[in-house]
Amino acid sequence: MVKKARNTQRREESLSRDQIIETAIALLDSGGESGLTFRALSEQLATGPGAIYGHIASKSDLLIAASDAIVARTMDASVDSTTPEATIRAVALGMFDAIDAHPWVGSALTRAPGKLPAVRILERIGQQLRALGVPDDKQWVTVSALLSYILGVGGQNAANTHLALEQETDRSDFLDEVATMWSELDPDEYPFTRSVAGQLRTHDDRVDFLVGIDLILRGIESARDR
Amino acid sequence: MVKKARNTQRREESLSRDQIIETAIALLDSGGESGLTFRALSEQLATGPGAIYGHIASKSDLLIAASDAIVARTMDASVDSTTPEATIRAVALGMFDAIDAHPWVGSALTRAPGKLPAVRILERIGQQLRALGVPDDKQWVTVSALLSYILGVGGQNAANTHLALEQETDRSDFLDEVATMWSELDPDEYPFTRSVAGQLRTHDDRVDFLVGIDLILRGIESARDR
DNA sequence: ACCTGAACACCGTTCAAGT
DNA sequence: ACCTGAACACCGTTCAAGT
Repeated sequence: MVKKARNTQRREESLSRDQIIETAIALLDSGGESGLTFRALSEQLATGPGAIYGHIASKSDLLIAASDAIVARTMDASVDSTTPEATIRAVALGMFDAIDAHPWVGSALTRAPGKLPAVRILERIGQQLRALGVPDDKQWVTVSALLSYILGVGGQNAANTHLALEQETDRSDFLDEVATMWSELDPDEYPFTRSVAGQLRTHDDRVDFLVGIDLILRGIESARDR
Repeated sequence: MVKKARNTQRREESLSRDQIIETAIALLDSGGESGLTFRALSEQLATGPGAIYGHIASKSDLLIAASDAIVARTMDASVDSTTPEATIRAVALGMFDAIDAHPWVGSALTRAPGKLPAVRILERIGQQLRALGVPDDKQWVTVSALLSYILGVGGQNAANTHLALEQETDRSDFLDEVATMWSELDPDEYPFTRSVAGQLRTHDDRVDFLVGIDLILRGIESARDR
């Protein structure tokens, strides 16, 4: 007698790597980095924690694979603009928004340099630098600088939303607290930080991020024209 | 009868916060981020794991305090140069070298934006931007960009040495492996990454880092002159 | 061949009991 | 008042036993 499908508690399809990754993304999105455990994951997948190791080597492997899925989608979604500069800006903004939507990607990316997710970004930006006329021997340093900046901002954004989530406040309330802390620093030791606390309170992360990208692009341009 | 000092297993001085932090730094330096546990720490300090909570709120608090000690020393060690640009370069290089010597600082800093260690760097660089004549309303975005870049590079360097340590290879051997992996990527999908793999093999992290700083500084200059 | 889930070797953190 | 260290509530990972 053939066993009827969909009438047992057990999965009728065998476990797939993709299925594991998608479930991991859902857990990360809803519970942050600490929301992903092999126990929670295997429960969602209606299996035991050991079963996952048939498809994934380790937790860090899983985190990289999950990040890669997000980055791949983000790169696919961003189409080329009219100029190389505009394309770089669009790609960078795409990553900013992706990390905003999935903060865990920010910290995962920083911990896996040279791995596939970072390489996808590197490739995309590098091709635009070629189009911009950056000489061959300067291409590595140049992508490297742009990528470091993007990952740096991403990492900090991830940390900010993580810290905000931890103390159960809104992200902007959290930045407000930081600004208040800064304005209470010793005036002799921290004059600059105090003076800039107000700008921290009113700033727009996304706009500031783009200004930084533009600063680097302008530097590239002026280095080339020299 | 007065108890003689230094003849018992037990600490004769009471536990101090500084002592805990210094011991934590030693553990982090020798064993990486996973080398710091409350059990190892309390063993070094000849006490129980619970005793530490009298002086430190949590592990992340300890990590921030340890980073702060390193950053404070680094900022104190770097003296002002003749020009603001040169000073910024010196401060940035100082942080690069500090993270090279204590890789865990790289990841800890990224996870604690707005906290004291990051603020020390922000303040130092900010003062130089003022001296450079960056207008008040642009000062926040500008430090923010420089800091993000520095933390971004730091985080990646931390990750690289961590990954190298994990597979027990030399750091340069590890980068060599990455370069090999890159040169084996699909030529149609990753032409840029493949072409740049060679530069990854021969590059100097420290030099590349400075080039990135200069790119941003040049961008600042050209934005101001516009 | 693949899944299952108890078991192992850890964690950070707490707290009653001691001094 | 401060330390002690067993106990709690978790982790990631392994592996003998099952199907």
